Amino acid sequence: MRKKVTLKQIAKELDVSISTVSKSLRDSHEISEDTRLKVQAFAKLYNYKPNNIALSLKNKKTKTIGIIIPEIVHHFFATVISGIEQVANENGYNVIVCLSDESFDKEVINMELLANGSTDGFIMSLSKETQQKKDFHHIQEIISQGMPVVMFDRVTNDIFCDKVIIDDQEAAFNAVQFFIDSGFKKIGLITTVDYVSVGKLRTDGYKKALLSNGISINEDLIVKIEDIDNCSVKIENLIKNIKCDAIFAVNELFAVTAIKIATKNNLNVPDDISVIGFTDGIISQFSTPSISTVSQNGIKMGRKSAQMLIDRLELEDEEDEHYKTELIETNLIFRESTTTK
Amino acid sequence: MRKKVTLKQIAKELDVSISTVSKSLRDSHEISEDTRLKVQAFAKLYNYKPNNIALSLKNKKTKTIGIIIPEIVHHFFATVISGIEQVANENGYNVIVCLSDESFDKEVINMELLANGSTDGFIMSLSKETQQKKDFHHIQEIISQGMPVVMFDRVTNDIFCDKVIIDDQEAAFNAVQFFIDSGFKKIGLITTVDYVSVGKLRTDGYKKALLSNGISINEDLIVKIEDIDNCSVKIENLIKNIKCDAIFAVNELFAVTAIKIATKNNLNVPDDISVIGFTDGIISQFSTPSISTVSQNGIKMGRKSAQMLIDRLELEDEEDEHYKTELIETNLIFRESTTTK
DNA sequence: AACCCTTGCGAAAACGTTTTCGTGTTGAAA
DNA sequence: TTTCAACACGAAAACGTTTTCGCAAGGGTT
Repeated sequence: MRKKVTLKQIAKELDVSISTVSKSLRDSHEISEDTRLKVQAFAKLYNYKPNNIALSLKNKKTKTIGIIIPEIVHHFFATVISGIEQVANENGYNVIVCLSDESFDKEVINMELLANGSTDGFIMSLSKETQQKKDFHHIQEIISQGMPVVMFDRVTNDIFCDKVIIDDQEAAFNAVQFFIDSGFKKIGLITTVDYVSVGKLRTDGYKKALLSNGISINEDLIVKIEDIDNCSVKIENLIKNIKCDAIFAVNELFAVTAIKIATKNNLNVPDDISVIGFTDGIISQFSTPSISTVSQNGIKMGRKSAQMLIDRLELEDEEDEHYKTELIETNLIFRESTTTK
Repeated sequence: MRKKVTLKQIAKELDVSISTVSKSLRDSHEISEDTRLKVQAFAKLYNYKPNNIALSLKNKKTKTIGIIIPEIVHHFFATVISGIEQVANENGYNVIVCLSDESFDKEVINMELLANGSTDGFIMSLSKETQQKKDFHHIQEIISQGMPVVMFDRVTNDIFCDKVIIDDQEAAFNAVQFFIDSGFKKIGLITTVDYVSVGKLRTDGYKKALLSNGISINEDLIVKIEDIDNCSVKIENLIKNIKCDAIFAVNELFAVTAIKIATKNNLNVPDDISVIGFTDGIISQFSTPSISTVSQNGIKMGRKSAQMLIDRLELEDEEDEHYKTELIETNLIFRESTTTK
């Protein structure tokens, strides 16, 4: 077992001081060419690499970004991580990933753990429970310690920091407007309970689109899902009894579920019912029929988030309290689940 | 901005030595109750938390696991990470994730970077390029430095270390045997090029099943896909011209693609062609028809990998060179894409 | 011969911990 | 009164770096 070699060992071996070794390896002009080359050759031979931990301690920088997300087995979050990792890599940063499992406590514990020196900053998306409790002390605490935080997708107005989001409301508006323009009259909405911030915004967009076209809101057409596992009754009711002719779903799981239920009831998608989902993930691409959807570019969101965090980290200066919220554009992708009437 | 407080600052503030503060906080009996309580109260007030980096340097342990995988936007890998994270968390470890993007160079660079003190060990799955080059020096190097490595799924016999895999060959065998038992005669295979280790093993399982039932191998029934983007011609040929009545695909992407092509050619799945895929991911669950598949439990693989790594880390002792390879059981999940004849 | 500047290198501090060892004070036993 | 143990605390080393500063030797100028 060839353990990693340290400056001290090299110094001892060559009978010089640690300082000399360090300076030689960093090409300092203080050191004679003779010594310099000798040290460098020796270091190369023994494959010397500086110890990251020691460097972190010295520099008070870890070159590590902490990512806190609700879950990772989720196409959207996976793409965001992928985007973050790209930019992090390009800038010599590593990413350390923690999952909150939608739990407030895990979110708090993980953040506090990482905040004690393990990371230079955070990129995060709030857990459902945190959004419900509206308790953001842990985040505020970390920011006030001078550690930059970037929030994406599931954000809150209660915290001042950089944010990266899509315009959920506008995206939903556009999807519903498309239905209206295509001549649909009874447009159903399958959404989440209100405390999920993006669900709420998308619901708002749906309503706004209807109202701005002079259509009044019919609460019967709005289904709020608490728990995906027993939602079929509500959705079946929307499709069979309320008989909507188009459905806007705020995520792809709701969309595919609606399609399955429609099919089971001998209704054809898109001929009898058109469906538009949200988030362009695996499901939308590969289900049959493939699902028209609002695409939110996770890679782009991740890249943007990472760039904002790194910019702030490398700014060095005193923090300029000028926080920005970046909007990532969305667009409607049309597939097999929609027709125009 | 309330910066984090250190032992030194507390010591100065209370006019005692750093040692006293440290000992007080660790409830040492060396310190009088008076001093101890005073220090503890002060520390609590200022929310003192030990600096992880300093601890890592001192203890030569980072309590961090490095994960190197080809990509993260991939349901299987995401589930594995999820499993790793669970066990890591239960044992007070963090995970740092690096993506190789299927590139040999990125795999090498990332590993070497993390190996310089950032992690205590690695859990990894080989990139395609690494498998193709059969160059594993970087991994051998790290192991010989005394850093434990656990490989999962895409492993190699050229490296001695702990491994977690499924019995790819047997799983494929079972799937094909099911087809045979059900009375299918022309069983097609859609697989990868041979250097992808799991693809090769699954292909072997397919052949073995046929041969052990006295059926000779018909190379026309075997389609090897190099690039998913232009594979349709080959698959269409298999379905239309060769007219197989069952297809075993070595991943779910191949399976869903086959189904799409069959449907396009007015063939019904499962009435005209039965399909079994590999990997129980989102696609298999949500496509229409839903896809029968060999399920490999990513969570379990991740958990097992993490447990093996942590066990080895906490063993402390001199390494016992007794490496194990754990098999994670698979099972066939029957959905809508299969019938019995 | 006295001075100064350059060259080449080492000592030491610093980052934030933990832990070993040493030391001064106190009280009790001899 | 002396001796010794127990008690309470501090100094310092160690982990692996980087960097500032100091210092000695050598060579050149007056």
